[in-house]
Amino acid sequence: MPKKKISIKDIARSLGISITTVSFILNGKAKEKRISDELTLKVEEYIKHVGYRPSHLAQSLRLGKSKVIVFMVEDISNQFFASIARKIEEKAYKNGYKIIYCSTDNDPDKAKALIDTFKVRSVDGFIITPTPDLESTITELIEEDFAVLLFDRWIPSIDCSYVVVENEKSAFEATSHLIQNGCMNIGFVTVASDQIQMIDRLEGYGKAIEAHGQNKKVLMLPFHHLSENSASHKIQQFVKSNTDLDALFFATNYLAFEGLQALNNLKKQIPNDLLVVSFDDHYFFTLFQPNISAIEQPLETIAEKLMEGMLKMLNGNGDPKLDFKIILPNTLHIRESSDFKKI
Amino acid sequence: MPKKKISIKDIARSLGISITTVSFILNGKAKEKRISDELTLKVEEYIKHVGYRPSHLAQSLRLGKSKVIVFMVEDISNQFFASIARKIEEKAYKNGYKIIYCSTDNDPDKAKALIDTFKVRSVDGFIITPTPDLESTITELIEEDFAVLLFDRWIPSIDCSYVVVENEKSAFEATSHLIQNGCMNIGFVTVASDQIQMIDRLEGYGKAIEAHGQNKKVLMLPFHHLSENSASHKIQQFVKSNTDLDALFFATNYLAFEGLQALNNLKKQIPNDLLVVSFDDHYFFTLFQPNISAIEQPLETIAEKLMEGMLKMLNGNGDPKLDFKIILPNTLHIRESSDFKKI
DNA sequence: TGGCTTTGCTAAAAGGATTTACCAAAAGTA
DNA sequence: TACTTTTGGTAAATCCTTTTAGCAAAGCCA
Repeated sequence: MPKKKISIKDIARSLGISITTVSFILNGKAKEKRISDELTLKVEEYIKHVGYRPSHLAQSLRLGKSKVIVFMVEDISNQFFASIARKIEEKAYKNGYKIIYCSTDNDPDKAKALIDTFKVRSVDGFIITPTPDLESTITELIEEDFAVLLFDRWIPSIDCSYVVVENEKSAFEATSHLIQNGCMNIGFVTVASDQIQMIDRLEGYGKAIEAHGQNKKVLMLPFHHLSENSASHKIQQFVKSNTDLDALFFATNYLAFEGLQALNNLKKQIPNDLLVVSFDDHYFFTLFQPNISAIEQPLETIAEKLMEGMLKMLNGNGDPKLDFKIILPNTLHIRESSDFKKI
Repeated sequence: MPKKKISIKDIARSLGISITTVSFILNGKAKEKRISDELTLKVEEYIKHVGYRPSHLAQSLRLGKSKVIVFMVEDISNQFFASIARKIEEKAYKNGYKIIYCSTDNDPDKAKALIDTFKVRSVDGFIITPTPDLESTITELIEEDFAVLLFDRWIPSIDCSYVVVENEKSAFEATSHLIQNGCMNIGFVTVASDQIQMIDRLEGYGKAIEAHGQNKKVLMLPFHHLSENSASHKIQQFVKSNTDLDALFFATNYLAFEGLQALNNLKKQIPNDLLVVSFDDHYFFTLFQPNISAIEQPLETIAEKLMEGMLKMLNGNGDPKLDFKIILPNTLHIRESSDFKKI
């Protein structure tokens, strides 16, 4: 038989006092509202004794705040997002917030539908990796006074807070690094996507190539539902048909994994035949032989900044439209795959 | 300026009818409650026109159901849990449920504290990978009529529904497979933990070893905060001090990663020097050279069964204490690391 | 016409909290 | 003593829905 839940009303009745008094005491307003110390103590003891806990549902309804943050990413099972999820979780809980997650698959319709459902749930804030075509939905969200924070990518056309990394700069650096190590024909493997972070990475690569008077060689894999085999297969084609390639720069780690598979099938040696660098570091890159050079995003800092910004918006200290725009630097880890000295 | 949220009361007033009527229509009870088709239509159109959406908060408060499921795992950034998270998400959303996640780090105190906070939030159900020492907390949860479903591991001492895999059987099979491939000295690398799934895996290994009259060689790494280097280091020690080892069976994939690192440091060749098998398959096992044999847990089915069980409990068709105990078979993928023929 | 059923709709309670406005009694002041 | 202030508290509205119980009018039957 389930223990009947005890409410503030039960407490008031048991103690022969009013609900108001109990509420004041619960919310630490006893002094301010001139409840005697004696009664305060008595109520506090009784509350502890019966193990009363206020209903968050009722509080949320009354206060219009649910203490829930939505974490909407492209795919929660992606290591990058899962890691961020893990890190923001702690900070959220510490501040009394819970996190609901959801994955968009980068599908605008799905994203819109999800945002729509959450509005109804009166969540307080949204941490979002935006899909394409989400400008108006996000603008609405902000207009309706939800706290919104974009990350991983942002939307240039709207004024919304975000936490992102220096995609272009890091791609430029990594490409330059390859050039300095003697590469003359660097291929860039990316996905066809209008996500800003992908565009920036391509841009960084392009600028470095141009700065050294080299030629761009870009493989754009179709974004949607690129089955693993086909990606790997297409990378093989790319390498075979560009016989002068001496390096590959992968725009994401999952592309790199496909690429490593492809190079392995082609019996290409890294770094002897081709140097390799990838955006977005991964545990596996240090396990793989040879170790793969990669650009590491500062996960911990991203998570920190996300929660810092979110909490600032939620506590709404004055600023309703807080301008929280953070661009974080990455770290290029040069490993065996792009540096003969490391072998 | 945020659009003022429109409530059922606003609708009633605008249309000059009662709240009750609107509510009936909203809940599809117009016919049953004898609201005229004419009025029903009028209200439905008005609702669509103003884009009214009922407040879930108020509904939850009234109905005592929040349509929220807690997904409490050891670590949401762990690939296994993240994958399950991704898969149950879809099924949950399809049924109108949202998922709040949290990580316990296998710390009983943290787990208890988390469960405690969620009770207050009046969530409907819990999907839990239990930490040690959680019997009484979970028993309480069930007594208080929450839907509870354990997974990955379960607690023998209490009667609670679960979804797990055949740990012992699969470990037995994998060990037997190594023996059939000529191994005479198989080392088992695991963590010191009283988690039932780890015990079962050890048990399966042990029985297979005994069945063939061989000797057990078990390396138990300390569970808590095993820093990566120390794990890898200890595995190196283990291999060095057991010169006759001809195979290693890792109880989890993260242990295998450490082990691969260790074997690499020792310049051991797989499978020439040592055969390798791991519990819990991983994408990298097929990327790694040589491919690593592994036992794959049926993620999709686990997720399916979890939501099937959860929904059954939540819809509470008669059975409040649904006996939902599922044990799923795994698949052993024999790859290059444990089979010379595959090389 | 009187009594019964059906039709069409509504008032109000409940769910659990917060908060404003107010009220009595005691204490202070002149 | 008469008035003001302080002390210690409470009643009731509010947040938004669902749902029970019930009411008036119309329709039906004899």
